Amino acid sequence: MATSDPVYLRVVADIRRQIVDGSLLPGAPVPSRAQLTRKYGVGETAARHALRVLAAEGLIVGRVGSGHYVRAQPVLLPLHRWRLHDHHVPFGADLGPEDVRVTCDRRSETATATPDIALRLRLGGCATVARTHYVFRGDGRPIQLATSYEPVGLGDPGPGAGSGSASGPGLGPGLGPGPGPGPGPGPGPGPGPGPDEHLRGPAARLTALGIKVTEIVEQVRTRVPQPAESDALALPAGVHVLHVERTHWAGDRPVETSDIVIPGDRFRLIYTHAVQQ
Amino acid sequence: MATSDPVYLRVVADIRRQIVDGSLLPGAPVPSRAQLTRKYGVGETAARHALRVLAAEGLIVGRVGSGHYVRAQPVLLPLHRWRLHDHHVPFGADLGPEDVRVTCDRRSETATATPDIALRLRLGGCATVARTHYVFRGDGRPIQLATSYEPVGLGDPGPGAGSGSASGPGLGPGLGPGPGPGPGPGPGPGPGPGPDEHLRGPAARLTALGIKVTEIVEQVRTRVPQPAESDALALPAGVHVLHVERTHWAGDRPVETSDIVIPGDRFRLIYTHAVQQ
DNA sequence: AAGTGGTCTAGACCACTAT
DNA sequence: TAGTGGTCTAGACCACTTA
Repeated sequence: MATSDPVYLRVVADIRRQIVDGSLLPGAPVPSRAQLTRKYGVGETAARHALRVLAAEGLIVGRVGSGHYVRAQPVLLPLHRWRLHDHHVPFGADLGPEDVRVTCDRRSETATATPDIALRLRLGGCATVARTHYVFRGDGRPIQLATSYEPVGLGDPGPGAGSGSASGPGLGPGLGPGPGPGPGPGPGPGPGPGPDEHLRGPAARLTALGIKVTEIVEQVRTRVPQPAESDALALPAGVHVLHVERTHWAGDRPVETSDIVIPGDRFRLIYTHAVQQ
Repeated sequence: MATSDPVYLRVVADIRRQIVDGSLLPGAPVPSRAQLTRKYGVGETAARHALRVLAAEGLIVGRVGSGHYVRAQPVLLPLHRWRLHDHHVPFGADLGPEDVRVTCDRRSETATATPDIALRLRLGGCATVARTHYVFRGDGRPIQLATSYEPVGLGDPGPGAGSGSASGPGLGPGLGPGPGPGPGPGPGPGPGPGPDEHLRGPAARLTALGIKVTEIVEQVRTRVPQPAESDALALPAGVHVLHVERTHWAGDRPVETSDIVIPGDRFRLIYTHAVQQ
């Protein structure tokens, strides 16, 4: 007991228990503010606060005018960051062959590297970089944001603006909601995916420029979305994002780095590692 | 304008702007409830709510009796999930050579596989598995929780309980709060790591049992901590966890799977991928 | 002693949903 | 039309920090 147990926590704990032990099934209605005040003998504030906390935890959702309901645990679609082979990756039937159509808008420009980006690309203080913003959409819904940085002089980052099915930096090699909802479908467009599937996105382009990408490093963190991100991805309140900071290396030289932002309530990242013995 | 802009959002937006554009530096005090009501001409509830939202976003922290302060962005320590070589991984000086001492408590038992675990291990309905709970601590503070599952019959999961410096399932190959709390530097605590650093944790033990681990798959998601996790990891309110679901494969057979829970406000995961051309 | 955050009460308005 | 969630007001108590 921290301070003899706030009242609203009693309510929260009780409802949470009912949800996790199955007394309240997904979709079931949760007592309203008025009902909570009566049932637990608390004030409106405590009842309100309890519902707010449960909603922030993602256990319930409020529909204004209707009530709060136990939230069906959303299926987290797999986002394969890089894949070696297809076998295993044992999700159940959560993935239908729903042919998700992934499209990508992008916008390129040159800019002065921020200290952060300069460090990641091992550039000097005021270096200029090519910056490209990507917005990926699946079935129209925004799926992922990405901002890619390259030192200038490596190659042409592409047209100033483009739209359509394209393999950007973000979805990465094995993208798509499925190991292959149509893997076939895979990422998009691009040339049909071959066995060398790793060479997608920037790696493919860099290779075409004569740059040999030898290693890809991804750093994954969770954080609160910035307002712009929350807006662009149409995130419900309380949802975190997965932020992937990815760098392509050619030997010991970073040749591209990007920040990839993914809704945490809809996706999980999958990394596969072959153990050489 | 969704519904003509709630009042508290005006306050939130204004303070957030000051924080992100540097008008309010980390550590600076944020106006109190009373000050907000005067400054913005809003009621106590709106002021209170605004502070609560900003705190939930991780932008400010409240110290009871003192006030709210702009939160210093915490340094996210790198957690190398598997590493190929050491070069690059360009964080700046964020990692001092602070010799973090990682310890691990564990508790083993046998249990009936849940449907989820049975699916992940490709077992039949009522199979029994060896379940081991791990709690990792660095400098005494809890760092990571892990629960490992193995089909029975693969080998002895170890003594019923143990404590001390040990390589569990969780910290994984490239363990530790740091690549070595000294990044460049190397590997980490534990016994001198060899070039075959991937073989740590369960992989090493499974290998010793004659099982050849060929692949490791990790699924990363972000979610709200369960109360038990929040307690065990001493998480502040509002922080998410990174949940890693890891499976070791021997050929096309899963031989171990674990759920690894990591505080999202203190760590970032690092994955490295060698591109073979 | 004054100020603060965390909690709490009692009540209210609005837009929306359900019936 | 009644009920609901989201928002909001005006106060209040307590434990705590600060001075």
